[in-house]
Amino acid sequence: MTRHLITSAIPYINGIKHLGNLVGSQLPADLFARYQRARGNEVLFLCATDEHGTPAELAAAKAGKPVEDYCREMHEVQARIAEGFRLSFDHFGRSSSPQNHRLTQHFAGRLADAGLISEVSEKQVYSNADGRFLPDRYIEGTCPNCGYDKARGDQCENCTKQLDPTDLIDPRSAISGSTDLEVRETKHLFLRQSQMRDQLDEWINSKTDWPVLTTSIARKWLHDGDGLQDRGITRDLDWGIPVKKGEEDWPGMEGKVFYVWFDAPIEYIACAAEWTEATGRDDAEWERWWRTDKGADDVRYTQFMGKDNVPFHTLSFPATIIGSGEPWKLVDYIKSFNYLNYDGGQFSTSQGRGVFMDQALEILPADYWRWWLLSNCPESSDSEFTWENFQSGVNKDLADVLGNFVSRITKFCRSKFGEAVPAGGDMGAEEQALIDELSRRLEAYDRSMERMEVRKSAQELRAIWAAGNEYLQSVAPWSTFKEDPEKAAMQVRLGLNLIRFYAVLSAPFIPDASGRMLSAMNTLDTEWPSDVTAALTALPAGHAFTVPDVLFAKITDEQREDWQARFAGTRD
RNA sequence: GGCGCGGUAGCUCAGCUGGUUAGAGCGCUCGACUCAUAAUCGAGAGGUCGGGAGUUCAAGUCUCCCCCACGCCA
Repeated sequence: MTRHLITSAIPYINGIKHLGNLVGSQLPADLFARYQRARGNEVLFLCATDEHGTPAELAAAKAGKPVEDYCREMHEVQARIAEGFRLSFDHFGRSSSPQNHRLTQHFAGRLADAGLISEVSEKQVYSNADGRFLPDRYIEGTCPNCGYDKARGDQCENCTKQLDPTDLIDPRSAISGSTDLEVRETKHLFLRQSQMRDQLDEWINSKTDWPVLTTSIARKWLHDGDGLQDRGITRDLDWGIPVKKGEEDWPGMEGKVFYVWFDAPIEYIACAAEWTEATGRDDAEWERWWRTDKGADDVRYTQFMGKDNVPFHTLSFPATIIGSGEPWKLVDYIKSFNYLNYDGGQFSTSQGRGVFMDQALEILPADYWRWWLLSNCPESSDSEFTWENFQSGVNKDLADVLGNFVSRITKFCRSKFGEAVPAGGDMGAEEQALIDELSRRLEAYDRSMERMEVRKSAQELRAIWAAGNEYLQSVAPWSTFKEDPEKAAMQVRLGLNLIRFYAVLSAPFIPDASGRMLSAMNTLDTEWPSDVTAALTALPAGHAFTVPDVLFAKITDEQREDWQARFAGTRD
């Protein structure tokens, strides 16, 4: 038995995520977690909300709430939606947890002791009216290059020129509009990643089986320009984890917090500690997942994320882990994804473009989304969501191929033999041919799932469903029944067993439908098949079942057009 | 501008270290079946693999140049 530690990139607290975010990390991570559990392996699947930083503060202010309250509420909202999508996290934590405070401060202390933290004085813009330092992008002004009057302090969106906040003409706060700004000297901590460049480079080079997307992004950051740069890990904010050196104060750092990118990945570890606390387990329980000196040496750790998160996971977080000099578990495999586009453009949280997770669940059950998103996930390149493709994919695969299979065989059995698995007849050459094909395909399916080849897995699963229809079509029990009812009984018996077989194999993709198939077949036997012949005789003659309701109603053209129009604009 | 990732059938996409007539699903055409959610099954049409040059006995698959789309730029 293998032990799988699985984490999905943690979604930012600021609002509800869209389908592009979902398919880029949480959903494939869930697929893998469910598969590994189904195979009987021990799994700890963690995710959390990423709660610190200026955007959270501003969103809270906009909502008229204290930031703590805002984050607590939004965490609940995201947790509920995750349940709606059947994301099977063992724990859905919060980067603002006390556990993360302690761990983040601990890591900072260790890194400082190892000489990997430097203190740097820099000049930053302070807004007297807002009573805070302003991140570059929250300063607006006129672009010295093109004259655009809403240029941001980091870049002019109009002429794309890179800017320094001090370059702006008539700078003002993007938060309050105040022009009462001044440049102040402030001191910050930097993680000296550059010191660890060779070590990280060597580590990345050893990962020959990682997706090229992952390694190419990492290499770019390692070698581009002057190579890996040190990064600031503190900010002048109120909301965040106070800067401390372990449990001690950090002279000169009073009133500052760690920068969100530093504490967010540490939450992967803290989340495990939250999990033990929430479930009444000992600390040793989470340490055996994270400390190689305390039992985690046989853990296989896999991370899932969109490509925008790759630099933090391939470089910054490993630098934190390695730099601590402590035996923390390092990631074994990083599965990264490209972007899912929406109808010719990008999904966009800030512009409210696309379909958001809550809206998706309002119009259709989770399985529809899970299936389409996973079978079309942006694995090797960006991929595209269009309502036409979604409709035809879901209708064809789920309603016609799988749902109709369940329907045709159960209804036929009911009308000819009643609602119990019929007895009589023996399998012959055609059955053996089906079993041979299913055995081959099952092997291919397992291999793809093991390798996290998501689209390929979906393709194979679909072919497994289709094989049932091919079999029925060729043996035609409705004809056989007329001359040889015993033989028809055998064919139907096999067909009914295929439903259970499909339910088990499909569960990682479509857990709800899988559950309904199992309950219709009146069985709790969800053992992952190794021998197909045995798996297809699990339901014996005489075993009662019920004809289920339509598993997947089709998406009508009217619905599609309605949704197309409804989601054409932007969300408020 | 630099860098990254792509440009393969009408659509969405596969094609590992170069090697027989370039693949899948959808869509389309024709046929079969009638148990089933007007579902299923079979057959077929459809691509000079963005353009050009080169390496090679052999290139979608390697090299160079160009064009196009997208993304990132601490």
